[in-house]
Amino acid sequence: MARRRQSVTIKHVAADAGVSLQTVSRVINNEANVRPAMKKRVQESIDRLGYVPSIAAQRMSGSRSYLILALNDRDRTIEDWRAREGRDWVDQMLLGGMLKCAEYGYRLIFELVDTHSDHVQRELRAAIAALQPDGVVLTPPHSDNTLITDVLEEEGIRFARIGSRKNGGHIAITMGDDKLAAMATQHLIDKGHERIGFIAGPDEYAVSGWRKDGWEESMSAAGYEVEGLCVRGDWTYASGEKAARDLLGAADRPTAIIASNDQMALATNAVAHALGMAVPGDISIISFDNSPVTRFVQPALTAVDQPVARTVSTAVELLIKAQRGEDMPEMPVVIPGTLVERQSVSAPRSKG
Amino acid sequence: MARRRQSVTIKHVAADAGVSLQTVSRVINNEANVRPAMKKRVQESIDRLGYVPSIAAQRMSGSRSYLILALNDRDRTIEDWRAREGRDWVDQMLLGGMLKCAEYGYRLIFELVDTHSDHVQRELRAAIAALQPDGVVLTPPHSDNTLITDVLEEEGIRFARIGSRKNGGHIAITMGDDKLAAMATQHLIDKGHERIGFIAGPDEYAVSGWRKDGWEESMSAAGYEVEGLCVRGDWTYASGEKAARDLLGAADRPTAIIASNDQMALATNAVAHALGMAVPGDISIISFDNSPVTRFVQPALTAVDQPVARTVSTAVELLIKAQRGEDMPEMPVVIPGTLVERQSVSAPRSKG
DNA sequence: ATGAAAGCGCTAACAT
DNA sequence: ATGTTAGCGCTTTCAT
Repeated sequence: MARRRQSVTIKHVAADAGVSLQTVSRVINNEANVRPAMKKRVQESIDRLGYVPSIAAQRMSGSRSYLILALNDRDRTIEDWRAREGRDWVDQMLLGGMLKCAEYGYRLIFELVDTHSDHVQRELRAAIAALQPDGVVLTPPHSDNTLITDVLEEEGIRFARIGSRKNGGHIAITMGDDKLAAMATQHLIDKGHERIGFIAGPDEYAVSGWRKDGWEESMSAAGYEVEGLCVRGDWTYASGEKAARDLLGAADRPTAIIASNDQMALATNAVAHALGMAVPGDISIISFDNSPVTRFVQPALTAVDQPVARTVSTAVELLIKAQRGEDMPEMPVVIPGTLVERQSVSAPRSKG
Repeated sequence: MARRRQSVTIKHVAADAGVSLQTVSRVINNEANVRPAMKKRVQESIDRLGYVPSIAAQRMSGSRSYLILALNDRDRTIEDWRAREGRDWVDQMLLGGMLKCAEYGYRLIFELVDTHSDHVQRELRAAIAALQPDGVVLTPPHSDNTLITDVLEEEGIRFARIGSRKNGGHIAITMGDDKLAAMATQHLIDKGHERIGFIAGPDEYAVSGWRKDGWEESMSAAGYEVEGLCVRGDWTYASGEKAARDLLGAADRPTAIIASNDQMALATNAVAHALGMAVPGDISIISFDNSPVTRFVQPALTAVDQPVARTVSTAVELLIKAQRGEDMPEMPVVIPGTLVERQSVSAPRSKG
C-alpha cells in the first residue's frame, strides 16, 4: 500500500489563509498574540479544509502527545475477561476515562502491565518511549508500586494513582474506602447485628487495609468485639470460600459478613447455602464493588458501589488540567461510593 | 513541566554501536541487507540502552504508526456501560484485539463513533488525521456503512469488517451466523419442536438477516411452517418483550423461541413467566451472543456463543499481515460460534 | 502581532 | 552491505 501522507496539513491551512505556519499553530493551540480577525480567518480555513493536526507531528516537535495511558494489571484483567463473569471494572474505566479524554481532545490508551514480573520497568519504559503519554493513570495494585512510580518520576511523566493516598507531587484518588466500610458496618449494626465478620483483601492493595480499618472503627465505636472476626482473602472466589468456611464454621459465628469484593461475597453466599444457612435470615452479607453479578445472584447482594467511572474521569481531568498549568490537588481526592441496598441484609435472628 | 525528549534515540544506539542510523533502523525493522554480526552488535546496543523506537517518529517518517483503530457504535456502547448488565462485547474485543496487537508490537485504540450522525465522516477523518492508524476494525453496524468505508478507501486505509460479507479488496469476517441459527433451530427440532418462533434483529445489521435465514433454512428443510413465527425486534429488552408477547399471545403459539440476542431472550423469558408459562416446560428458549447474563438468569439460557475475541484477534492479525505484504483472504473468513447448552431447552410438552 | 529557521526521531531514496 | 541526504508535520526558538 502506498506511503500515506497527511491529506491536509498545517501548510495547506497556512496557504489557504495566507498566513505563516506559525500563526496557524498559534490558533490551533489557542495561544496569545493572535488578533481576533486573524484567528477567525485561520479558523475558517481549518474548518473548510477539515484540518486536524497529526498527533505524531505534535508529539515530535516536543509538545504534547494527547495520549493518556491507563495501566492495569495484566493477569487479573485477562483473567476477568476470560472468566466472562460480568466484572466490568475495565468498562467503567473506559466509560469514565475515554469520554473525559475525548472532551479535551485527548485519547486514552489502555495498557496491561505485569505487576509481579521483574521487567515491569522495562515494559513501562517501552510503553513510554513508544507513546510518550502526557499522563498515566495507575490502578491498584500498581498505584503504590514504587518500581512503577520511580520510572514515571524519572521520565518526568505526571501520574494519578487510583486507590492510593500517596500524593507527594502527584495526584491521588480514593473512593473513601474506610468510610464506606464503616458505613456498611454501621448499616448492619443498625439492623441489630453485633457479631459482624470481615473478609479482607490482600495486603498488596492499600484499599484492603482501609476497608478493614473502617469496619474496625464502626465495630469499636459500637463497643463490639472484632477478635477472630477478620479473615484475609486474595480477592478470588476460592479464597472467599475458605474465609467464609472459617468464619461460619466457628462456634460463635457472626450473624453478618462484609466481604471486600464481590467474588468473595459470592463465595460467602454459596458457602452459607451449602451449610444450610439462609441468606439473609441466618447470615447477612454485604459486598464491595457492586459489579453486575451482585444483581443476578440469589439473593441479590447489598453492595458498596465503587464509582470507578467517576474516579477515572476525575483522574484524567486532573492530569489534563495539570498539563495546562493548573495546580494539582494537594490532598488525596475522594470520590465517595454509596451503599446499594438489595436483599442480602436483614435483622439477625433473635437469639434462642 | 519540562519539554520531554526521548531519553534514548536511534542516534544513541548508532553512536554506541558505531554504525549509521540507517543500519540501526534496518535492524529495528528486521530488514534484509544487514550482516548477522552487524545485526548482533546493533541489537546488543539496543538492549543495553533499552532503546524503543518512538512511534510518533516512525509514523512521521511516513511508515507505520503501529496503531490499529477499533471502531464501535458510540450510543450502544455507552448505553451498555451505563446499564452495567454484564454485556462484555467490548471486553472480548479488547481481549482478542489488544493481545494480538501486542504480539506484533502494535497497539489497539478503541474509538467510539456516532453511526447515525451526519458527521460520521468528519469524526472519522479527524481520528484518521490525528492517529494515522495502520488498519481499522469495523464492528456492526459500522461494518457495512458506506459513509465509513468510503472514507477509509479514500484515505487508503486497510480495514476489516466484522459481521460483514462484503470483502471486495478488504477483509470480511463473520461468525457463521446463518449456520449457527440453523444449528440452534435443528437443536430444537431434534428435541421434537415443530413450531419454533424467531425474534429477529434490526435490518440495519447484516447479521440479523443471516440469522433469520438460518432459522428458515432449518425449518423448511424439516418441512415446518415459518409463517407468522418471525417478529422483528431492535436488540433492546423492550422490543424483545413486545415480540415475545406477539408470539406467545397467538392462538397457535410456538413451543420454542430463538431470540437474535441475549436482551431479547431475557425479555422472552420474563414474558413467559409473566404469562404463567414454564421455561423450558412450556416454552424453550435459545439466545444469541452468550454474554455473562445468560448464566445468571433463571433458568440459565441455552445460547449461541459468539467468539468475539477470536474474531477480533483474527481481524487484527489479517490487517497486520496485509501491511507486511501478505495476501488478504479473498473470501469472507468465518470464525464459527458454538451452541452452549444450558437449562432453557427441553422437549415440547406432548400435545393434549 | 507575525514570520523564518531550526530541529524533534525516524525512514525512504539514493548513494557508495 | 552500509552510509548519506532529505523530509515527514509540527512547535520551538528567535527575528522583525
